[in-house]
Amino acid sequence: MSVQLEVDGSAEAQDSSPVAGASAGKGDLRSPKAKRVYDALLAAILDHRLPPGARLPEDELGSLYGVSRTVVRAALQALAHERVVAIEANRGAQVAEPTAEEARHVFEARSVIEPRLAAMAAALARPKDIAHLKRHIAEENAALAAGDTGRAIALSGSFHLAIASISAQPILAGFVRELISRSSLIIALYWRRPDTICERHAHAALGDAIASGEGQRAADLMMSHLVDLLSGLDLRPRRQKEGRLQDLLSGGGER
Amino acid sequence: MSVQLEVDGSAEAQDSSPVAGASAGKGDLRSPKAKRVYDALLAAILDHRLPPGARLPEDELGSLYGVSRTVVRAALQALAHERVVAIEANRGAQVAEPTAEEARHVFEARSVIEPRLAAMAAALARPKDIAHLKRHIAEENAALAAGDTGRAIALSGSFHLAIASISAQPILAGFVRELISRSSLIIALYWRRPDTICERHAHAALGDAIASGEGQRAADLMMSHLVDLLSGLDLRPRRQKEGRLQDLLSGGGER
DNA sequence: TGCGCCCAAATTGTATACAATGATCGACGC
DNA sequence: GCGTCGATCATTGTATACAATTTGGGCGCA
Repeated sequence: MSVQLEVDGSAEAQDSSPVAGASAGKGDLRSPKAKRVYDALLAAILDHRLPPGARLPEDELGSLYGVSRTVVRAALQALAHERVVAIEANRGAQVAEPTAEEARHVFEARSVIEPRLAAMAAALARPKDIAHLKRHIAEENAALAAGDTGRAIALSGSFHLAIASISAQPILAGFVRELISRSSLIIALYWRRPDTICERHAHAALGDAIASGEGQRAADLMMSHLVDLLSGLDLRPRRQKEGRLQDLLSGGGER
Repeated sequence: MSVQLEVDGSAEAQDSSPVAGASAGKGDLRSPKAKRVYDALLAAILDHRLPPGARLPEDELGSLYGVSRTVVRAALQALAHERVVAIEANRGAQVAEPTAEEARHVFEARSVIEPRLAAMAAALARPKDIAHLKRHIAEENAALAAGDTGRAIALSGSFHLAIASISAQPILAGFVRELISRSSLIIALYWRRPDTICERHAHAALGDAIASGEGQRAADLMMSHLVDLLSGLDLRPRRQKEGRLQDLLSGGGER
């Protein structure tokens, strides 16, 4: 319970986290209450305030947000569908802990989809979109300069999502959104070192390629950028069990 | 209520419909009861027993399957997340009615993902997988010869899913599964003519390319096959409203 | 007769009570 | 002392009751 969960929704309201702002799969959750819990939980997970493996008891969340377990369950189910939360029957929900194999699959999927979307974005980008991307890059640089790596990671994901949104492929953009969320968990588990310089340049180059309409170059840059991201992970040494054990021994992930 | 909904689960049990058998997004629904309702509803929708626009009242489904609304809601939410069912706040659920624009997006997304997966499948296919594909093609031809177009459509989707499953990309295969489900709705709404001959040949050629390990050719064949499918749709004349109106005037989709 | 308002029926949104399952901790026997 | 068995506890699974919202019809009025 030491994790702060933004009950009053201030984080979403001020829209400081564009990832959370673009989060809503619109047709999924019916009630505004469930969407609120969903947004708050997703934001907490993407910001790494709730680490992988953190347990998510229904009644605790319900009392936190002032809603019943019914509403919490709907939100958890939506998060589980996006593989951000893992639910085991009769054993409740916890923040997902992607295995190394899943991590590879996530980045392989991104490598299939995102280069194509980058190329489409380069063909379709309007001045407004380009300005949006450049603003994003500036924010990222500011966060990196300030040493706020958590925010930088969130902004980095948001940058990828922004490119996907330009591509006029809402379905694929939705897939990318899910993959970016899972990537956030993967980074929390497997990130090796904050070698952020290469990434900063990668995003800038990507933005330039899109701004100048060079589709093929944008696709190539996106592909190599994703390869770089994957190579920044330390997937080999750990076995999947160790991640959990470490969480448990360090005092339990959820409190 | 005139639509038969396979309450006893016989359709899933005998596994005559491979699409339904491969349906379960495994981490999503916790309880077996909810999964049962989910499977039954999805099978009914993919078999076009429940047409697009059919209303899905919670208590009616609950009494049909002998469960409470709670369970039905979980199943409906899962289906809504896959865009097979549309839920409007305070207005309940109905079988989704993809617009012409959404239909194009679905096939554009498939055109990005499936050719790549076909190439990977060609590289990875083992004799068992190839036999599986050939068996599928034979079943499709049998269904077409028998004039059972509904079953042929379901088997066609299953064939695409089988290719995706070979590719060792479970995440992308899951995306393809969702897109195939949506394609089934799109075909129900927009299919022009049962010009099944080209498709039969297309699947056979695709199977051959994968069997012989020709990745690039498999990708090309998949791409042109998807273009053919899209060109078999009649997306232009109708406006989205008309589809609903037609359903309503013909006596209501759900009974 | 046509239009608009209000009430009632139906359906969903939410909460809560109860049942069932799994986990933890203690005791007992070996 | 160690392992295993059993009971209590916590948490989830399910059902049902109630509240809120929408839809459709009927009534009244112009």
